Amino acid sequence: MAFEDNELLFGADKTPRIVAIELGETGTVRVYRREKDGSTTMDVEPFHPFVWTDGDITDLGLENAQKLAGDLRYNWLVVVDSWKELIALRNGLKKAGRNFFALSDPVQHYLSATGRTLFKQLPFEELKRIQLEVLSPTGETDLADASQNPIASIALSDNSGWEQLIVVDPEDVEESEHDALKQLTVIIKERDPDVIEGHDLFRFDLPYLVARARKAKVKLDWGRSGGFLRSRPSRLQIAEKTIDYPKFQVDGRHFVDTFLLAQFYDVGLRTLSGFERSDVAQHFGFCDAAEISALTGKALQRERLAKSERFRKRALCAVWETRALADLLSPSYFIQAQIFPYNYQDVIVRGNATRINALFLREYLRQRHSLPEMPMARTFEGGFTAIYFSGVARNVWHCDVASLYPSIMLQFDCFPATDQLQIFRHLLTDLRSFRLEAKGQMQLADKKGDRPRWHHLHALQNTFKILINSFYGYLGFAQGHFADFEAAARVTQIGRELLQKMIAWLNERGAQVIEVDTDGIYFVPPSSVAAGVSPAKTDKAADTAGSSAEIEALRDGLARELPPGIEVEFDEQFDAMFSYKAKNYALLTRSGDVVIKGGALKSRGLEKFQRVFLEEMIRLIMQEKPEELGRLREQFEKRIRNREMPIDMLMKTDTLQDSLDKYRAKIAGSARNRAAAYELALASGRNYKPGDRISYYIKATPKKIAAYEAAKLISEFDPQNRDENSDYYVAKLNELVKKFSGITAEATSAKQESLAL
DNA sequence: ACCTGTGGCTGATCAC
DNA sequence: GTGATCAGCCAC
Repeated sequence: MAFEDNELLFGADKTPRIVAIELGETGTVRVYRREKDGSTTMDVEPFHPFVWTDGDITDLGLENAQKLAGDLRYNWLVVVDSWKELIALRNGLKKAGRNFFALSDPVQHYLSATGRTLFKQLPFEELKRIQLEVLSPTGETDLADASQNPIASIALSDNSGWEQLIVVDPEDVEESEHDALKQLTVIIKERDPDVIEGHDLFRFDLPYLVARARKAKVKLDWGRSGGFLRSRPSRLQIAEKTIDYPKFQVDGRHFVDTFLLAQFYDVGLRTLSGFERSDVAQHFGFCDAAEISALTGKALQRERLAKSERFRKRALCAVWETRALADLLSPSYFIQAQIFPYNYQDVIVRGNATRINALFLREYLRQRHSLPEMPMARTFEGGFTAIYFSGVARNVWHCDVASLYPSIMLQFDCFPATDQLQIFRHLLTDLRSFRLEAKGQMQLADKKGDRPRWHHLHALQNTFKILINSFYGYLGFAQGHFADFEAAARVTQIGRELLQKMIAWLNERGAQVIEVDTDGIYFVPPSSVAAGVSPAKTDKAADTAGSSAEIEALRDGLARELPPGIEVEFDEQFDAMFSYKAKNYALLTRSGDVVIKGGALKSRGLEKFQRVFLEEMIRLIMQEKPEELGRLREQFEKRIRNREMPIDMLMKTDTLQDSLDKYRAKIAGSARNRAAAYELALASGRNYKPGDRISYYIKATPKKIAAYEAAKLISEFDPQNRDENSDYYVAKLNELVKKFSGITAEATSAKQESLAL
């Protein structure tokens, strides 16, 4: 059976190759489909939006109200014949003081009611994607500044390899810009893309185009059936960051912003240095013409006036990068659009738990089953974390419970109490077996050398993985109709008990447990400990890889302690572990690599010189070379004092969380302290937005003053006349050394002891 | 209008 | 100085 046959996941309607849905004439939607020959056809289909309501609503005299199965709170469904009627009905119910619930997005209504989804049986390559970048005369990327000026050029490309550059003539700006905007709209209508991609499309290119089009009195009717570009303020939560942006929409097409894709990509990896096009392109190694890509300001203007090839390259390089980035980061969302009843562009911005909720709603609707009221949110305890030993340990093993929370939920029936249709259990079970199957099929594809198939399966299994891991989060999701905080609390409690049982068992066997976090344990195995070696000491005889027999004995012993369905994996062994504090440690792998975990050891909140110093220091300690530590410190101090340290090693980069207005308000109400990044942003007079990053360093001042007063933007640093506060940075270095002096001393004495032996 | 969860560490600032 | 608080970031 193909994955796509699973109706809980992919919806009950198999209509293939839908590329877009848009609201049509009253009571209809237009459904656009991609034919095999690449053409696009459109069908007009009936549209019946709906509202869930509670209790008896017969007194309101509503037609098409039907009683739903089950006894949950929202047990009536009222179906109407158009979007207008839905809005009227919602207003009516609100006025009558009735309790109801309605989806706010017409596309979600249509997809949920029909069981259809986008892109079924459509290869990603057959989606028509156009890339766009609007360039201001100076390469300015701040909207407020840029939109004062006429557009310099519009670069376009698509996934078939076509590209075009529209250049506004600097000699005749007014007419030329007008023509450029018209030409852009003509191109979009002719090439008829499903998707319009751009880097910072929402915050820069689209609002810039709209602002200029308004001035030039050009219509941006980019909709598939002629609708206009619309926007409204929206907000997006990405990890701990909240990004405000104007959300643009146009009927029948999808906007994809690779800036947002990069943000999501970085949540798990945190490897990007920044999110501007140049940072991202550099990270992925896209454009060799980095210096062309960075061409801005007056130089850029000059190149344009000269109608040079360099200008052309600079402009087109941008869209190539966007395309490459979207090629890389969007397939996973493409697959998700086949699953969830959302528009492609919305699948990207919706959170995992929200998407899972949409699956519940679609299935409960299909079965005409009543919906529960949202539960009252409450907090609950999370995973078990502990550190039993800090210092340097040798021959360290790691074991963890394979997908702890999903296993617990299935094994101990931790499901939403209100889920009368048992969707949660079924979805989770199916997703797990699908993922296994997809991984199996990946191996087959690999053997056959079928790369496209392999890539598709990889994206598919990864999507399944993310979904599986989101189910536990859904239990504690305050906006989930089927959230269940008691169930969530049960899951974590069972998890904590399992881990504690494992720890006790390992200790009883003579192992030395070092650090535990939620589902995994680092420990020194009994053989090393039994050989009379304390974790901090070295013994070459014991310092060997654990034998497979030893691992098996441990695994089998632990397995007997644990309930069925809970499987322990002994996945890795390390030459050494630098254990500092809970969730903060470093590992020396068998192949000599150093892996660092935890904010105290590698946070972006630390200046780069601190991170580099820490890594070097930890490496020396783990490699049993503590005698080299003093030299390392002196080397760093010398470089700072002699002003040889590159400024990017000393600078700090902070992300603005609040808007500048909000910051000002908080300071005025003493709701927060002043911070360097915000003070610099305010002083610059530039229009900084939440999510923007500010890089700064501390300059030398006659008197000791607060850091936020002594901070200076990195862009104002003059390498010919360096003014960084060397004392400040040396003091930071010394604090760092002091902080770890305990562990360092221990490592030194351990080495001397082992030498004495 | 938007939103998966809890646990933990650190630096900067401020009130005491 | 010391502790409390906040913001930011990280682990899982």
